[in-house]
Amino acid sequence: MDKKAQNLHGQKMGRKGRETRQKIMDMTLDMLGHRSYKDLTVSELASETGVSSSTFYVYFEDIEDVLFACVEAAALDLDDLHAVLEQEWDHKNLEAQVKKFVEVYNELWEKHRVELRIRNLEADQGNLRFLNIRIETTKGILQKLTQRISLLNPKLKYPQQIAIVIHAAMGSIASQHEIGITGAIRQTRKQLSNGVVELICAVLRN
Amino acid sequence: MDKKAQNLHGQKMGRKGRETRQKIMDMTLDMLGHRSYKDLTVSELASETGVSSSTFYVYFEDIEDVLFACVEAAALDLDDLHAVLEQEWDHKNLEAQVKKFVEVYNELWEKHRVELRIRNLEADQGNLRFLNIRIETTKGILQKLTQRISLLNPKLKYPQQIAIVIHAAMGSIASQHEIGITGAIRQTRKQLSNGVVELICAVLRN
Amino acid sequence: MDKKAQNLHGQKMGRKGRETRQKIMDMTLDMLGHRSYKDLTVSELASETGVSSSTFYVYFEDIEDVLFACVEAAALDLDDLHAVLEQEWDHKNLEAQVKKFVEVYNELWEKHRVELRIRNLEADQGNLRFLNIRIETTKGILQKLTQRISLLNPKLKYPQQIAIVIHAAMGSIASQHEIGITGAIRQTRKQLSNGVVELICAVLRN
Amino acid sequence: MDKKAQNLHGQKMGRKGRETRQKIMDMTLDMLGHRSYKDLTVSELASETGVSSSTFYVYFEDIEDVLFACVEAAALDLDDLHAVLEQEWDHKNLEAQVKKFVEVYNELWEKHRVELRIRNLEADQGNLRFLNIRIETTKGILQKLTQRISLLNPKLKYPQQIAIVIHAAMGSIASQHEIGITGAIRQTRKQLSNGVVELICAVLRN
DNA sequence: GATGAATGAGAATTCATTCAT
DNA sequence: TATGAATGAATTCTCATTCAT
Repeated sequence: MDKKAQNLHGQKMGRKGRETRQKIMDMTLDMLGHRSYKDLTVSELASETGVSSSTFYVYFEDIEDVLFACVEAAALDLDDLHAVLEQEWDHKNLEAQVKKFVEVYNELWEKHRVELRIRNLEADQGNLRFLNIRIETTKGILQKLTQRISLLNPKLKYPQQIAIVIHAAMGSIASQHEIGITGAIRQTRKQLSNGVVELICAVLRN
Repeated sequence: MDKKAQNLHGQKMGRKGRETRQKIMDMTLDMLGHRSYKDLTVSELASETGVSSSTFYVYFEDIEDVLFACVEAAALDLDDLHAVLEQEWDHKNLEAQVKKFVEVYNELWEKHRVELRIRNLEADQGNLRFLNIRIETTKGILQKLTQRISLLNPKLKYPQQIAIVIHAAMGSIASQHEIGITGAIRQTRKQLSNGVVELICAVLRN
Repeated sequence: MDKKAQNLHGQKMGRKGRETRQKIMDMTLDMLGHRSYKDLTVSELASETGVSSSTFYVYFEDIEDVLFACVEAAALDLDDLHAVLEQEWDHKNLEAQVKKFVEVYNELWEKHRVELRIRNLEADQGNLRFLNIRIETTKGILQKLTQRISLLNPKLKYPQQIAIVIHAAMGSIASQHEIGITGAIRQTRKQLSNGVVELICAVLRN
Repeated sequence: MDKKAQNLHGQKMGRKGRETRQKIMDMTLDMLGHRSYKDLTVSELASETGVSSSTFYVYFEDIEDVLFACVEAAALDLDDLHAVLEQEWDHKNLEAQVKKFVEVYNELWEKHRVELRIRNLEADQGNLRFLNIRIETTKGILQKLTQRISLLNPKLKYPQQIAIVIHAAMGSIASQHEIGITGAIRQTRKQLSNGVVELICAVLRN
């Protein structure tokens, strides 16, 4: 809220200011779709956005700062995912429900691939801001997923860890540049999703 | 081999030259343990190694070049992992065997965390050299893992995809800076490994 | 007076305007107490004052302009000093009288240290506005001091130069950031004042 | 010595490097003769010196850093002044001896006006490096001057403080941009020196 | 085999300043 | 009377890179 209220020059932000700030964020995501993260420069970002680079510094401290703002914004968009996890899962419709879950998860990544990838990149390298926001965003998801797992298969010894592992797998697959060329044979994200679904169902039915 | 035989000035490398080259690679890995990858510079790397930055250019083209050399070196160290996957797995000793597999996998990452992380980072961003070496290194592992899965549980519809997914999950967990703070509760790598083992066993027994 | 009557936008200044202008001047002096002169910027000054930097330009042309306004204001505050110098000095009460003079001089600097230091700094570097105001302010003081010296010790060959030298010494000592660490042993301003008094008395009695 | 041995890139400096470093220092002093201190920029300084501004950063951290190097160099040049103060002063030849002292002092300032002015400017504003070097350089001078004063006029209650005051006066006069326009009447440095001499003699004879 | 020396190129950053509201 | 918004123009500063020794 504070962030939205003041720019870095200490001025209250009006409509125009908020728009410019948003335009810069949008262009950041746009550019990171095409080019490597470590080559993104303030000057280029500013000029692509159509503002001068001084204007950039009115709204952000540096590149990391915009990136974080983007990640923060994306982190708010989790409602759909929570919704699927809040529904009861049952053995009868299990496959459809798991499938739905994986689909929604993939859609989330489809929509926020850039932000989520950056978040993980930085977090994996120990950057605290990003580490923390990842924890915050993931916490609720993992709790609910753990609950689903425990309820359906109470025999499991490590439901929580399994939740984490499944979550990691889905994230890893969703984040890859060109999916499937991890291995020898090109796999579409769709095919891999089938694998994920089968894997989850297997562990829940066991 | 050619690469090892002469430096970029076209001189044959003697003992001293080989040592210097190796010192630079070692320091690269050392530094990437502490600091962010995108902040690594030739000047600093050289000065930490105790050579002048001109010396760096005697052995490497640029930063990416050392990184790749490190990744290449690490990629040779896969024998243990292949060994576990070449043994027969059977339902009777399944848990012990899977456990062994996960252990060896984790040890591999423990030993080459920096190199493997860099490899994935670059590959995920579409860097071809790194993408290719990942494919090369992963291919054999995945084939063998797929085989193990197919043999133990022939009912599975997507054994190959499941292999990829399991592999992805293990890599994702192994690569994290401080493991477990993905989620709400700090998990040790050991605890997560239990989850992985249980997950794999579940899918194989199903 | 004209200056006080209207701001740089040509508007007549009302109470509020005068207050804002004064607040900026006060903050200028305040900030120069802590930080180096050459690092003072319009943006920071404005933001510390709690106005936007555009507001600054309503009242002042640039940083030098505020500084000069401050120096001008301080220059009006010389009555006490003139008063001491207008009294007769006589050999009988000499020490007390000289002491009084030095005290009043120090008080003046205590009160306007920042302004007087800036004035000298700029004047010493050849800035005309500041050079002139220094001359204007100092002229009367020096004349009266010369007179006191000549009357008490008519044998002196260079009474005027001695007045200038004494004045310079007092200013130099008064202006120092932490007094006395010019030399080996920390001297309080009080101790140095004793030296000044003894020096002046000596030359007048000789 | 260390400073002379390595540049900021961590390279050992050879003849050529030392020369370049010195050229930059010389040009610094040269430029500060004409222009205001706070307008001196790295780019201009470098280009006047005939090197690129990157080269500047091979040898110095920033403008303050060169300035300090210059001040340090000047601080070594105190032998003449110490020499005059080490001679015995006696009442018979007092005026000639004091005159000699003042002359040598003025010559010192003539030779190192820029460095000494910068040193005082920064020290007066509380810059520690400069404050310290001023203390170091002044300490010995003040001790000797105090000694001279005490020996010649043992009746004085504050010989040390008087030494400090005299020193301050001489420095203040020597540093002024255009001498003498402190007061109403233009005074040459020569005339003011007469005043200083008369003042010192008076206090010593008293 | 190693490295002093120097730099081009470009990126980050800062600031004073304007203008419309 | 005050201020959001935006920017031009410098300047600082960093780095990879080259080359002669």
